[in-house]
Amino acid sequence: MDAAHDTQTRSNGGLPVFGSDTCAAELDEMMKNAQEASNFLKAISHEGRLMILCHLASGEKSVTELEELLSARQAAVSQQLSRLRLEGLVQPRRDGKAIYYSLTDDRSTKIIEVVYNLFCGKNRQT
Amino acid sequence: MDAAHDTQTRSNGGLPVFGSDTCAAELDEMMKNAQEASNFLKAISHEGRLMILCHLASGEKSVTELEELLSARQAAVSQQLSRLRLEGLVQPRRDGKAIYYSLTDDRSTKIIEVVYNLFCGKNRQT
DNA sequence: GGTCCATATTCGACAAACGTAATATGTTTG
DNA sequence: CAAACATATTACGTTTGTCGAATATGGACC
Repeated sequence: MDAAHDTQTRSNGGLPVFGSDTCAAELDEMMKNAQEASNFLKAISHEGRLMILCHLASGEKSVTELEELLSARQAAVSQQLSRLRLEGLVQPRRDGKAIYYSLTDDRSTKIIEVVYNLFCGKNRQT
Repeated sequence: MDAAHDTQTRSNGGLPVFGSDTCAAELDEMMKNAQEASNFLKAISHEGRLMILCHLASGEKSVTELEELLSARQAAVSQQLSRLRLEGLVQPRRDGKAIYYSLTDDRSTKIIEVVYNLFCGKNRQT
């Protein structure tokens, strides 16, 4: 591993370090990553979708159940699920007439976990 | 602590558990949290702002430096910084003509860390 | 096959986010 | 104080996101 081009950090809590040696190619790579990441974040930065993910974190739910939990209309919930499906964050499973959704992506689980700790935990971190 | 109404989890990686006992008041609380969280996520789910935060993670930067790092126009960068400032995620410090920005919030640091690991780490988690 | 129920999709209206250009504020220097 | 520089703000046109209403699909039951 080339230390001179190691944007990974050491002893910094996992955060990146961009020193003066950060070159154009690295910035380019970074932009690609940022785009991917921001798409992902956009997908989850919506009150309804966030609540859906949070509810799914405790197990699969049918669309109707989600409608009730969110006090939202059928179309809206279905649309948000559609979006989450396209992003690959949730997964449908048919059982009779109902369709049950569950989390697919480790990413969503991880982020939800962090967001939950930051905004919903009883031992809220400063 | 009332176990019957404990939405906090045990042995689940810190994720919430909403059982059948989840009542209206809890859902209400959850909605408030979701709104706060989604505001925060919206603030960081923008390619430019994400890159700004990521760059600031390695130390304070002037606006001009950020313009160059992002290959973006002055006004755009300033606007995004303004947004981040309003959300309380970054902090300005004047030094002569230049203004240097740095991260203020633990939240942004924490999330950036996670996002970085998910999307930019060499040892990208699946 | 027809009807009911659960879910998905499409479409149109409306609001919010974004970028650019122009302008304003504030600081240094001569 | 004037000029130059760094940053902030405003105004405006364009795009994108979101919701509601209406419609479509698809399984279950008679």
